[in-house]
Amino acid sequence: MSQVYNPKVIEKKWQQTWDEKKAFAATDDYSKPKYYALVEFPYPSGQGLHVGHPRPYTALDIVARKRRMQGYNVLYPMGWDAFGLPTENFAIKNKIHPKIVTKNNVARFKNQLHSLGYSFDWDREINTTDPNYYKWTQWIFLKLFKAGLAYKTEMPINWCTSCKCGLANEEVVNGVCERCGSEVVRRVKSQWMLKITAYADKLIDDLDSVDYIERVKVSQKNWIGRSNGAEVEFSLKDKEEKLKIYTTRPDTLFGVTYMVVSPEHPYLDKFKDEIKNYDEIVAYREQAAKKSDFERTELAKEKTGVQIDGLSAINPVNGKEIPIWVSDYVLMSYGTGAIMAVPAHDTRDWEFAKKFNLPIVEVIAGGDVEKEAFTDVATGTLVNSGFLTGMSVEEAKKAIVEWLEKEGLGVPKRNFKLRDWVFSRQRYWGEPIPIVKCPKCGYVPLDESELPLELPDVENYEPTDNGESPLAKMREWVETTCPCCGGPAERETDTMPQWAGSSWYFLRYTDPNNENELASQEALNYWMPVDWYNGGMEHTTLHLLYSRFWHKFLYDEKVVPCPEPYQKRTSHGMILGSNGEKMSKSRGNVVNPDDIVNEFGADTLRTYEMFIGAFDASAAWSEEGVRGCRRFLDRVWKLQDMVTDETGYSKDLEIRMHQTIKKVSSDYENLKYNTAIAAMMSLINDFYKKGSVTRDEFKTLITLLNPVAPHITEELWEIMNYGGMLYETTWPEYEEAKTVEDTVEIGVQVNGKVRATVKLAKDASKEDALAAGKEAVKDRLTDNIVKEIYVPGKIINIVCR
RNA sequence: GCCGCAGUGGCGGAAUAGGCAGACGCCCGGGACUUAAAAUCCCGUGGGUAGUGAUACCCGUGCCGGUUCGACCCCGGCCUGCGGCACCA
Repeated sequence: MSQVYNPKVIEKKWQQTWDEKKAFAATDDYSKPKYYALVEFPYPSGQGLHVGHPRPYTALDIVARKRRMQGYNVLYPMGWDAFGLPTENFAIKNKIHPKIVTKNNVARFKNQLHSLGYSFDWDREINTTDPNYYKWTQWIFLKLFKAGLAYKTEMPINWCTSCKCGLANEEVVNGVCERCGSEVVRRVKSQWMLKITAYADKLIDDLDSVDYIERVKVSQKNWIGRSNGAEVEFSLKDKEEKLKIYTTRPDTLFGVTYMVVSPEHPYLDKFKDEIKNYDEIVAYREQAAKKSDFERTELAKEKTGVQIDGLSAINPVNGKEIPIWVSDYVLMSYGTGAIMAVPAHDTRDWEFAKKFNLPIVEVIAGGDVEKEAFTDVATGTLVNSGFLTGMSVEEAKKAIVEWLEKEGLGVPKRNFKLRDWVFSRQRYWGEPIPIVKCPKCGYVPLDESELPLELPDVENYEPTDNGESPLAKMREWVETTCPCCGGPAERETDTMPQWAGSSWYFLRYTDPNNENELASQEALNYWMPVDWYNGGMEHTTLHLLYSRFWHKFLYDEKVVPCPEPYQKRTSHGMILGSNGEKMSKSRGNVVNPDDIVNEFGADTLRTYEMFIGAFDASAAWSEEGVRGCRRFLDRVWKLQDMVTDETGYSKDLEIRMHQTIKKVSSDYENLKYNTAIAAMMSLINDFYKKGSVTRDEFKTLITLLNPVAPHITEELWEIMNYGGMLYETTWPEYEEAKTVEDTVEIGVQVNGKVRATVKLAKDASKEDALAAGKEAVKDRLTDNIVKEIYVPGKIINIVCR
């Protein structure tokens, strides 16, 4: 009789064994086929591991373990994205150095991950706050600077009033700070920027070459927001200057009845003297500037604006004079900060025209432009449009752009919603930016030999209200000499955002201890790209986009061998509290993974999180569900007493075995962990029904289950004396021919309704099948049989009147 | 408003080149074991009507219509929920 299943003991035992043997270390044998599986490295927060973490980690652990059994050299690494605000805030509050806080948090996280039995290669552990790591983050920054992709500029940025820190556009959600939820205001500051817009086209186009789930591709495309249109110059009446606009609808040029410039448009000051109502316009501009981003989007419903008295434009296609307005619905930061307004065919222009009684001229037939703007580009035909009249929208676009180019009035142009990346943070706990500001030479990069530029120890990490980094107070660190002229100069005191370290970390795993390069060419050539990367949807427009940008830059610099970092990207759903709401302390629905491991075991937690539902859908926690998975493992454990001396698969279960191997193998590849586990549950139900299981059947079962529940299966492997270690065995094979029964039971329908079932040979002829089918339902058939359908292996349908 | 995803038992969810809807798990009910309970094992479990009963029939995948021998699946029109974007010209 077997011992009782005690996960506490066996899980610790196998974790130690794996460690001692370095069971999951990737080798440097570059002749073997490789597989690089990656999950997003966590931010080691003070709260410890959340039950959300194990979901993606377990999923790719399953893939990694399976790949090893299939003979691949697998790299499945883990590390720490450890720079960041919560650590800094905690440090300030408790007067502990962020370094110490990070160290403690990492130790706790590592223990927790360890207790879950992941097959990470801990020899390659990295930490973004380690100077040996951020040396290379700084090195990449210098490359970007030298390539002209990092620049400093004075601009209005998103300023979080609580974090006292600038934010990237991507970090502002609904007008508030993504991290702390506080109000975000505009503040003009001198900022380091990264020119991600230089890669906008590639970031969209190259999505065609990778295997990302569709949702991710769509979100990235929307965020980058590419549009094709034209820039057109309108003459100003009695002036030399032209007013340049951007439009995606040059075909509607004949319908322009007015123009609008943004409140920040430079012409307002330039023509100050000629504008008769300048005071009114200045007042409007001030009012617009006062609105925060939040207000500007919240109060977007009602259009406001002021007509510029003393300035008007000429429509280039028909010579008509048209008024120019100022309104905050036109943004200075997109296009040229000025638009041509076509109220008949643009919803915003239509609202504006209605409000201020401006004329609406229909140029595309198909709607009722008095009732609403007609914006359907697929069906309309041009009217009232001179030489464009009668054309479709598409034809007209082509024709008008050709004409504009010929006349020198306009050019085709593409625009993006994507903005450059605000890269400065006015905080302490981040990578120092390796730049010196010299009064003579301007911004001067440090020499590579000076890297890493280490964070100095400061007394006080408190951010300041004036928007300066805490580093600014460290005079002995700030004051330095210019690498260029040798004169006195000051270091940059802003630090990099958290996204810096995570933008290239997957490269470092390939060669984590290299002191001379970010990673060797051989290691990068062999391991890159990442074969499968899983991470949260919330990183689609942040980390995922940023890291693709850096990677593309490094590819152009010939540092990395491939243009895209990740071959495949999947995303997991969130784990919610048992009440279906997001887990949070205030809702009191938080589940601590440690408690689950203590009470049920790591294998149960792993199994449950994979069984909880479709991998990409969010799912609510259920304690009863956890128990069900523990019960399943208990049943697997107890099977050891039913194992017979027989080898091979028993006759009655042979087909079930082959079917299960096939299903589990393919489900693990297709994010269908829940049905893979269901198939194994089903199989052991069959074993129980029979009351016995052969040695080889049991061996196959625990091998299939091993990636999900590695400890219990390894223990059973040892108990059963199968020889060697389970994790070193090979993945079970199946024979396609043996996955189908010789006889199949199929439904017999009469007029589309199932009335009986019959057993048939799998390759039964139509005649035999129909004869058997008719016999089974003979009482229901009439004499008038209209149609007989037989789909082998699927269905028989007899249609009669 | 635009884009994307989804809607199936009491619950989590299976099943789509169109072919026996509800796999697997949870909950619940019954039985075995036990002095008893827990645990475990076995059986049942979409709803309804009829029958002592094996069983029979009807209804069932958000709603309305269509295509088809046959629709959770395809098409048209709605409703609801979730996620993303949101004055980007």
